Amino acid sequence: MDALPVKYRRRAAVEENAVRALIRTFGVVDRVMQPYFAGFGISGAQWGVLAQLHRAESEGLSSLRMTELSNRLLVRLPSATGVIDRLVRDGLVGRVALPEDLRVKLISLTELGRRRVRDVLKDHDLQIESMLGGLSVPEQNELRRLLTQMRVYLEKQLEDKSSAHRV
Amino acid sequence: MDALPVKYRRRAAVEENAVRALIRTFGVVDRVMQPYFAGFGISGAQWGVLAQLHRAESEGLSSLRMTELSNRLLVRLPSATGVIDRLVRDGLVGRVALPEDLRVKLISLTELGRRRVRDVLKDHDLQIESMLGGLSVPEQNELRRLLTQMRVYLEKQLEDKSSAHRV
DNA sequence: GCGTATTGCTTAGGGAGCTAAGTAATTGAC
DNA sequence: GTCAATTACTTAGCTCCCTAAGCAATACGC
Repeated sequence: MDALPVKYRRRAAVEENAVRALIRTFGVVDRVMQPYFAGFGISGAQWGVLAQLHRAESEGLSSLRMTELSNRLLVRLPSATGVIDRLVRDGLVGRVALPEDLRVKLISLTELGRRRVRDVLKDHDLQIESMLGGLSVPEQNELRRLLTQMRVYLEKQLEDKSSAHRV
Repeated sequence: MDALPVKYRRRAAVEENAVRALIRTFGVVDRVMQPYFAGFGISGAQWGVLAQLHRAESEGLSSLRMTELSNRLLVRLPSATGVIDRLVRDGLVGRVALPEDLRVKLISLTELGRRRVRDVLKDHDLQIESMLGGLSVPEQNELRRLLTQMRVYLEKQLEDKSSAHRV
């Protein structure tokens, strides 16, 4: 096969940038995590909710309201509603109205949900470590640092853009 | 508020690992890319198809079959079918059966689709650069290297697991 | 107190990912 | 040549994400 014309070789090189690498690596991480959580009978999004409720309990909060949950999950309210619907259906969380303000719904772990969290946490650190096995510990730290730096920068960009709308 | 008990402080620190950082950063990247593509009247997934068809044309191929497309997009066939359905509906790509084998569907850019690709590419490098503005060029290279190294390792893991099933 | 505004959440509808099952078309065994 | 197996793709049905619109419940102005 002949070599590609220079302009295409250049484009192909340009396209393998850090953004593309990030998207592709996330895709693979997702393909590893999904079967892992499926082994516990939950999805990744459902684990997100259970983990946040568990963390809340650690902080002395027995429940979270929908808005708080969707903020912590970095997801819009309707998306949270859907995930919670399925968790309630499966008996892993409960949803009750706050008596003082019936608009507010409080989400909490059921005993079944609490057991499920324990089961996942038992293997969790090991799973994370095994996913990072391709990198040395200093490399893991460097990766985390660079990703966080990139995220903070992008979040600031998003914020500036949304405040520009309000002008 | 009192400081958290030591065991919870420790857990919180553990949870901010490279995997979590990757997932969170991807989420923000997605939130930036989506409105960007929306400005051109397409979704990120649709751009993926258009870009692959454009690249194919650069390589002298005027069309790609569904299996080839889904492989290049790292997506299953039914997902590709859905995206193509909407691109055909919007007139950006064409779908015709290969005469020698009517099971095979050939997907190609329409003239409208080709124009759309040109419009996006015109701004594309700039958009990528602006997303990476929080990192120096050496940092971008290091991030790309670490992500790729992690991805290759995970892909090997996935491969091993799926071949274990076949034993 | 009464009507309007705001708040908190859900519903409706659409895109994208998945698996499993279905449907043609082609290949291959005989 | 015929019939079964394989291949290429689509359909069905699920989760999860989004935005926009709807619906109660509460808060606020007067």
